[in-house]
Amino acid sequence: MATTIRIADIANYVGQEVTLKGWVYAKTGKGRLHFVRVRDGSGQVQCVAFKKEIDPEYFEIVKGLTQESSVIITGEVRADERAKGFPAGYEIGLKTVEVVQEAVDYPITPKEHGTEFLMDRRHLWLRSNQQWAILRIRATIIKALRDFLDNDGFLLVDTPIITPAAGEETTTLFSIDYFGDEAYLAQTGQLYNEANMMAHGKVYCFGPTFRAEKSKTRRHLIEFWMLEPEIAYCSLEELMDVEEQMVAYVVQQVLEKNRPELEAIGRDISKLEVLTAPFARISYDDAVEKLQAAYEKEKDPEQKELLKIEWGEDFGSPQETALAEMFDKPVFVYHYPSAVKAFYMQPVDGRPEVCRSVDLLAPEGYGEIIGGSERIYDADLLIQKIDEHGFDRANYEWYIELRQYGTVPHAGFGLGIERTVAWICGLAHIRETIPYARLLNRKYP
RNA sequence: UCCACAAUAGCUCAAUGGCAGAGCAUUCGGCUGUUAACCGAAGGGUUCCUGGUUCAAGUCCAGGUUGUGGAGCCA
Repeated sequence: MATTIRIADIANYVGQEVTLKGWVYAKTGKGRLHFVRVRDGSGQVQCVAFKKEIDPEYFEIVKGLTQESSVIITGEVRADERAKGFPAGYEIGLKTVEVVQEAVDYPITPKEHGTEFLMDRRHLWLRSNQQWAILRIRATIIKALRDFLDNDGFLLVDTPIITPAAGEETTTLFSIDYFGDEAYLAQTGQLYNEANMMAHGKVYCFGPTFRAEKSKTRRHLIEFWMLEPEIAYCSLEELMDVEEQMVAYVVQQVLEKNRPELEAIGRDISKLEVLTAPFARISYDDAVEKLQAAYEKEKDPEQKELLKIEWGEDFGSPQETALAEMFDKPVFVYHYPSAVKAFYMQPVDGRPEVCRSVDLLAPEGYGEIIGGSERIYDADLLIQKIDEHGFDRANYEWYIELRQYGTVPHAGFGLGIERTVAWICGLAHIRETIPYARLLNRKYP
């Protein structure tokens, strides 16, 4: 049997006879000529069968091939401009075919389907071109994020998923029975990151987080993956430097490695090519002024109402979108009101009503992809904030103790992987950015 | 939790209160450059559920279920 190749490497085998092991993606026939598009996970190639050129037994098998049947094919690789494929420009002149298993009535046809139908069959939908391309881009994004941090002296330190107490507010936690005790699924690794940072200087964690928010929007998942760096002796301004360089690096890596995938999902690549550092930085105060100016200019009463904002309120989705639309790159908004942010954020010197926090808002309506801040490093101030929020001080003893043994100013942020993937891919909904989305009304398959 | 909209063939959708329809998919036949092929034929229905109005309900009314989009909350 000829050498088994990956379709991704097909360019190296022009003129040679090869073996392909994969699945039938689609088939069209025209009498004595049949085209079978075969995918093998690494790519997709069309195999051409002419009746007079191959064994009649194999021609009959080709005629009866069904979508998603698993097949082993041998044939000669040819360069041909007419062949679309992935990579494009190559085809295989089919010589033999073996059906490993015949798939009958594969439900996802190359036609339109509704969201519910596809999500119920997510385990199969993953094979479709667009979904395949999105998950490849997701993998590039995750690798680029980790490469960037690893190359910049960060250490990956894992944080627990089962936790004894809330990271932030308790209303959005999933509780589990821990041998008779109550425990929670982590909604952030940040508090542990701060301890790990004291040991390693610059750390990050990367893993799933869980939020029992009853959110039903295009940018929320119940289970999502978050990358959380934490840096000792770091100011808010230095934190923004890291964020913008990291995001710019990720976009550049996707452009370098996944251009065909971006084309396959129809992404407007010009919108990504402009995304180089630095990004604009505006204060919450300025952002509110910009939104209020936009409010005055808006004519549509419905849109106008959505833009309405008073100083002190957090931004909703419409406001984030409107703000981001004022820039063609992501934009930093810093110094949010302390009242709308987490208890551990450092107040601004001389202006305790605002804090040393920063969100990075993505363009094109994708909203907040990063939230970060300087953390309170004074033990007494931290205790005061824990009390003010009505949290049980006993749950935070170890966290307070970090401030008693060599405390330092420090800062960190959390980047939502799926929102980043949705933005870079230009997707209408976050559910396609993760293999098996956990949504308000869905935990199957 | 709130607001809006929707549910009809395997899928995507039509159908003025009056015979349940189309395209695709499937099966069969034809076709040597297709890639959402094309041409011809066939099979395929608990119109989401419960109740009501009416001579007559897929269509109107009430309640429910499920889904979609949005808000709030957040990454």
